[in-house]
Amino acid sequence: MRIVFMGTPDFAVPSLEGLIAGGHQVCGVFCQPDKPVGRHQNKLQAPPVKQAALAHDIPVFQPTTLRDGQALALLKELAPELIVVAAYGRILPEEILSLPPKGCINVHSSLLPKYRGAAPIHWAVIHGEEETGVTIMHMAQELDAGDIIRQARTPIDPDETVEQVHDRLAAMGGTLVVQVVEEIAAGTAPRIPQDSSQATFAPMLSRALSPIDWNRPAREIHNQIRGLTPWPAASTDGLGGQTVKVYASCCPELTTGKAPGSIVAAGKDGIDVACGDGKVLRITELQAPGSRRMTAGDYLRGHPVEPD
RNA sequence: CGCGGGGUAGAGCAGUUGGUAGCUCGUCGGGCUCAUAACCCGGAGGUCGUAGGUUCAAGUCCUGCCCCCGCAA
Repeated sequence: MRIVFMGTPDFAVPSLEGLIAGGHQVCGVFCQPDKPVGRHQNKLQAPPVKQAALAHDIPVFQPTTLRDGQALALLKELAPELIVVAAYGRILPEEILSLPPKGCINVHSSLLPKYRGAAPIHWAVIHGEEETGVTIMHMAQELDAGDIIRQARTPIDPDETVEQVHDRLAAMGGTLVVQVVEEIAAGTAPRIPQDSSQATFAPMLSRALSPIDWNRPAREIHNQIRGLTPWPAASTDGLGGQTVKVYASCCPELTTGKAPGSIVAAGKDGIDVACGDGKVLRITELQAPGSRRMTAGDYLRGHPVEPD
C-alpha cells in the first residue's frame, strides 16, 4: 500500500521500519523539525524517525505547521492511500484526516480508552498498572478518541522501568501496525468505537512531578521512580543536604517505625528510607548535583549517609 | 559563543593563603572468630583530563583543547 508515515521519536521507528519491511511503499515521512540538543552549541539533531527514513532513502518533510495549506498540498502530491501516525507530536487538521482514501491510523501506546494523551506509558507505570498495550485506531478530531482497530496487551512487571515497557510497546506497535495495514488493504479491519466514559488522560511529564513525598506508600513512590526515569526523574533533598535524583529503587519487604523520610539504613545494597505506610523503599541508583548517575553503593563512598 | 558545576588510586570524594597527595570502600598479605558484608595489623596502587604559561616551587594561579554532568530542550 502507498503510505505516508508521520512520527518523531524512538517509539515510532519500529512502526516505520515494520511497514518498510512489510513491503509497503512509504512515499514520504513527516516528523518534527530538527531541534537543538547541544549543551554548549546550538547543534541541531535529527529526530530518530528522520534518521531511519533517510537510511531507507525516503523523502522527509518537517513542516512547522500543518495548517497553512502547504502540508495539505504536499500530501495531495504524495497521494497516499493511507497515513500512519505514531507519536508524531502534532494534531492533524480535519482536511488532512479526510484526505487519504483509506484514512489515517494511529499507533498509541496504551489500551485505549485508558491513557489518552502524550505520556501514556509513563502514567501507566506511575499508577502501578499491571497491564498495558498498544492500540491501533482510526484517527478522529478528538485526541486519541478514534475507533479502535486492534490492540495488543502486555503485562507490566512490578519492577520494570518505563524505558523497558516503552521499548517493548514500540516493538509490539511495529508488528501490530503492519498486521492492521494488511487488514485495511483486505477490507477486513474491525472498527470498534471507544467507550469514552472510561477514558483517562495522560499529560506530558514535567519536573513538577519529580519531588518524592515520603508520606506516600513505598510502592507508590517506587512506581513514581520507575515511571519518571530517566527524565524528569524522581528527586529528594533529604540526603546530605543536597537534592539528588533517584533513578532506581526496590521494595524490600521491611517495615520500620521511623518517621517517613528517615534513613533506616545505608549500605552497599542501597539506601533504605522509611515511607508513609511503615514500609521501606530502597534507593539503588541516584545522582548528585554536578555528578553522574551511580549506584547507591558508589554514592555512599564519597557521600556518607548515616541512618537517622 | 545560551547559563552553570566538574575531571585527583579500581570506585566515590577531600585537598584551607601555591611548599613531601589524603579519606571511605574495594583489593592483596597476616591475625582474631564456629562463622561473617564484622573487628585488628600491614602492603600495593596516582606523570592530580590534556597542551602550554607564570614561579625557587603548581592538584592549587593564567590560557587553549578534550570529555562528563545539571539547567534549558
